[in-house]
Amino acid sequence: MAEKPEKKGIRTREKILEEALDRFGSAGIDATSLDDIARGVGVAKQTLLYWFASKEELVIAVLQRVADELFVEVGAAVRSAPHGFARVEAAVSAVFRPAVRRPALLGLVRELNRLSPVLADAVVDRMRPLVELAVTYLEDEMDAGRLRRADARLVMAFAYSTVVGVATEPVALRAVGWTPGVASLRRLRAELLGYLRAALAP
Amino acid sequence: MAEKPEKKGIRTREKILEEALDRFGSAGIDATSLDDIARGVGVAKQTLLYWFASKEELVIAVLQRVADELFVEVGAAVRSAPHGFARVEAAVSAVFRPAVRRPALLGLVRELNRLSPVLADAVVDRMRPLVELAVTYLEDEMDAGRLRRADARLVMAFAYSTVVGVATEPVALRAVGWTPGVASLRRLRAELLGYLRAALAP
DNA sequence: ACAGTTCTCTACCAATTGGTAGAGAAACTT
DNA sequence: AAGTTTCTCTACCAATTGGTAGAGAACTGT
Repeated sequence: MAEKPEKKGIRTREKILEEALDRFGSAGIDATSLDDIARGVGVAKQTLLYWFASKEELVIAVLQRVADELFVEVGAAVRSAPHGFARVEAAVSAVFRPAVRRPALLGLVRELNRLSPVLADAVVDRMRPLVELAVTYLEDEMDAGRLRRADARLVMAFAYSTVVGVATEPVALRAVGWTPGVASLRRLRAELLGYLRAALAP
Repeated sequence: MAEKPEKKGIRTREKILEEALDRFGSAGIDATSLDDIARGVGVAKQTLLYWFASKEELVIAVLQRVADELFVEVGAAVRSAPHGFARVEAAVSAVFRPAVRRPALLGLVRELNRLSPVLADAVVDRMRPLVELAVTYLEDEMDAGRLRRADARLVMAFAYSTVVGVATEPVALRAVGWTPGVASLRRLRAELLGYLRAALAP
């Protein structure tokens, strides 16, 4: 926070990015107009178009930020944890954190499927190294006998779907008696880890 | 109710519903215009507005159809299967079937979170009896010792998130090396059932 | 053959969308 | 102080949105 007095407008740019992330992630990209974002920031629409030449460019900037943020956060957590199941635990927790702190972030990940293939590929490619790191790690652990042998990619697909699904679908999950909230998510994380442990215990 | 006689145009209405389901489910409701649907059906937009007084009414009709279809299909599968884990298997397979046959159907379920609360509640309430049926069944099985004790609602939340997530997020899952297709889904179903069995075996 | 529904169309409309043009203020050089 | 660059604004615009009005087929029972 205590940064040097940036060239004033850079903060406007920042606020636009934040607002856009929240709206894109919760309402969807197509359903969010530039006017909506501008109104949210408290600025004229044309100010957005000064900082980002088009809506698509704004979308790209937001996606880049999301990808970077997830990459750094999850990457650090995975790398810093000890071996064995504890590391799996760290990775899952690292994905849960943004889900709790900022649901829109994972909501935006879901928007990937509606993006133009070019954009989606760019984001996916940016995340791939992290995934590959996790996959080789899991496989090494399996080879070492610390985890039960299984399809590492499938395990990750399961875990990803569960976390993102639970974080972004409060309405549908109400049908099974789910009440959104930090406490519920914490409990869910514990249970998910329990299941993963059962599935991966050697 | 003053139901309409089954005249010629009823098939137009049907085609509109089908087309709308596909588009709403894959591109999203907000991102699908009435013109898009009309063009897809090969009819003028105003023909849609003859059959459905407004876009919202069309959305309601499509949602109703999805809820009914899932309710009937999954309900029949669950009721007809034998006791024990086989029944869990039947339920999961019953949700996988539409995922394979018609991805848009589950994609539409995801749209629930962006609907007006009134609409979303209506759909959720319609599905709730089925969920309650499944929950009491699971709990009875746990009581009888045929399944390991666990939070039945949480189990369902997991299973739901996984199936819907995998069915509706081909792009994001490409990051973990997932290739969409019937074969992949079949394999995934087998693995998911494996994990569930590990988690629920007594 | 007739009138009455049932069904689909062409022609519009107001509101909203992403985007352009360019003026005016503020901040930073020199 | 003067001139540039950076930033935000008001005023428009063409295209698309969901929706209305009403004419004209096409099928219905009599």
